[in-house]
Amino acid sequence: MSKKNNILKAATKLFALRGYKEASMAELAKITGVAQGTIFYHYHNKEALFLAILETFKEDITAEFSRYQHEHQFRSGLAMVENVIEFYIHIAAQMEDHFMLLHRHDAYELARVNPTCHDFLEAIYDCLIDIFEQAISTGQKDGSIRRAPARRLAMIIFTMVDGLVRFNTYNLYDAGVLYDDVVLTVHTILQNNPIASTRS
Amino acid sequence: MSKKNNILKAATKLFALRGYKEASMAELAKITGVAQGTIFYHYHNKEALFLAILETFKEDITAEFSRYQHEHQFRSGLAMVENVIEFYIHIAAQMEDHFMLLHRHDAYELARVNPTCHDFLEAIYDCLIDIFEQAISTGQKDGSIRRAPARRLAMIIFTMVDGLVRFNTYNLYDAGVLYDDVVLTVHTILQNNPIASTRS
DNA sequence: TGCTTTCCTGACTGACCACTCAGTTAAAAA
DNA sequence: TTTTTAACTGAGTGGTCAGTCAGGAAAGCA
Repeated sequence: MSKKNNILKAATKLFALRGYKEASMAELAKITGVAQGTIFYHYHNKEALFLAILETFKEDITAEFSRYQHEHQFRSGLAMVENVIEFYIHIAAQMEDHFMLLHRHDAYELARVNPTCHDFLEAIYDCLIDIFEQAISTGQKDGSIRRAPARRLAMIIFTMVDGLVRFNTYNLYDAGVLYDDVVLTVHTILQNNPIASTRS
Repeated sequence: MSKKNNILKAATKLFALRGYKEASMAELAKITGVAQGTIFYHYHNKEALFLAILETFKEDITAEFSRYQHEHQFRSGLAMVENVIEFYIHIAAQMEDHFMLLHRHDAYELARVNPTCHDFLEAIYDCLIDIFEQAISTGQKDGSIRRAPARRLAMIIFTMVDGLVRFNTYNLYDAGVLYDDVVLTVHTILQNNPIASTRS
C-alpha cells in the first residue's frame, strides 16, 4: 500500500482513539513509519487530512450499504428492518474507528465553519438513515409496516440503534443485553396494527 | 459569587464549548478575570478542575431530579413518563453546558484511567435513567404500562430521548420535528396491550 | 546517460500550553 | 496593632505542537 494510504488509515485510527486535537502529527508519523514532512507533502495540513478521512468514510459507507442492498432480498419489509439493524451493528463494529470518529464532536465543530465538512457529515448521516428508511418503505408497501412518515420512523430507529453502539463505546453499560430489547421495541413500533392513541 | 465558583462556571462552559484539550487555562483565566495562578490555587491542575465540574454536575442533577419527583404527582405512570421526557428535554436545555460535556468523549476517556471520574459518570447516568425507570415502575403498578423489565425499558427510552438532545446539539437535523414522534413512539412501546410478537 | 519531476526526509521554528513560584494583598486572629 | 493565614498575582519555564524548508533519493523519461 502507498505511504499516502497508510497515513490515512493510521490517522483514522489515531483521530478516533485520541480525538482531533489530542492526536499529534509526530505520533502519526512515528506510527506510520514516515517522516513528519511526508504527511504534509500528501496533506496540506491537519485539517485537510481530517477532511480526507471523512471523505473516504462517506465513500466507503455509501459503497458498503449500496452493496448490501443489492445483495439482499427479504420476504417482508419488517424482516428487512431487523436485518438492517443487525447489519448496522455489524458494520459499526467492523468500521469501529470511523464510527468512533462520528461520535466525537470534532467533525461537528469543523462542520460549523467548513461547508465541505458539513456536506460530508450530512451525506454520511443521510446514507445511514436511508437504509432504514428504504426498509421501512418496503414494509409499508407490502403491508408489514404501519403507514407513517418513513423518514421519521427511520430517524427514531436510527437514534435507538446508534445509541446502542454509543453505549458500547462509552463502556459504561453492557450494551449487548439491550440488543434484543431494541429489536423487539422496533418491532412494536413498526408493526401494522394501529392502536388508538391514548395520549393523556 | 466567589472567584472559585466563577472559575468553575466559566470552565464548564469552556470545556463544553471547546472540549477538554482545546480549552486553555489562559483563556479561562481571561474569561473569569483572574490570574492563571488563581485557577491553580483553587484547583490542583486541569484534570482536578474537570473532575470538580463533573462532581457538581452529579450533585446538581441528583438534586434537580429529586426535587422534580417530590413536586409532581401524576394520575398514571404513562402520563408520568411523558412528563419526564418533557422535563428531560427542558433540563437538558437549561443545563446545556453540562449535557454537552456529557456528550463529549473527554469524560469517558478520563473514566478509563480514573475511577473517581468513572463513578461520577455512572452516578450521573444512573440518575438520568432512574427517573425514567421510576415512572415506568409506577405505570406498571397502576396498569398503564405493560410488564417488562423496567430498567431496560428505561434505558431504551433514555437512548431515544438523549439521541434527540444530541441531534439538536449536532445541528445537522431539526430535532424539534422529531419530538412528537418520540413521544408517540414511547407511548406505543409502553402501553399495556401486549401484541403477539410476530418475529420474522 | 543526463534531466526533470515526484516523493520523501528530519532538523528547525515560532506559537502555545499547563503549571510554578516568589512575592503581594487582604482578611482573620491574637 | 501586630502576626498569621489565606487568597491572589503574573512573569517565567520546560515541553509539545503544527507546519516549514532546503535538500536528498527515487522514478519516469529523453
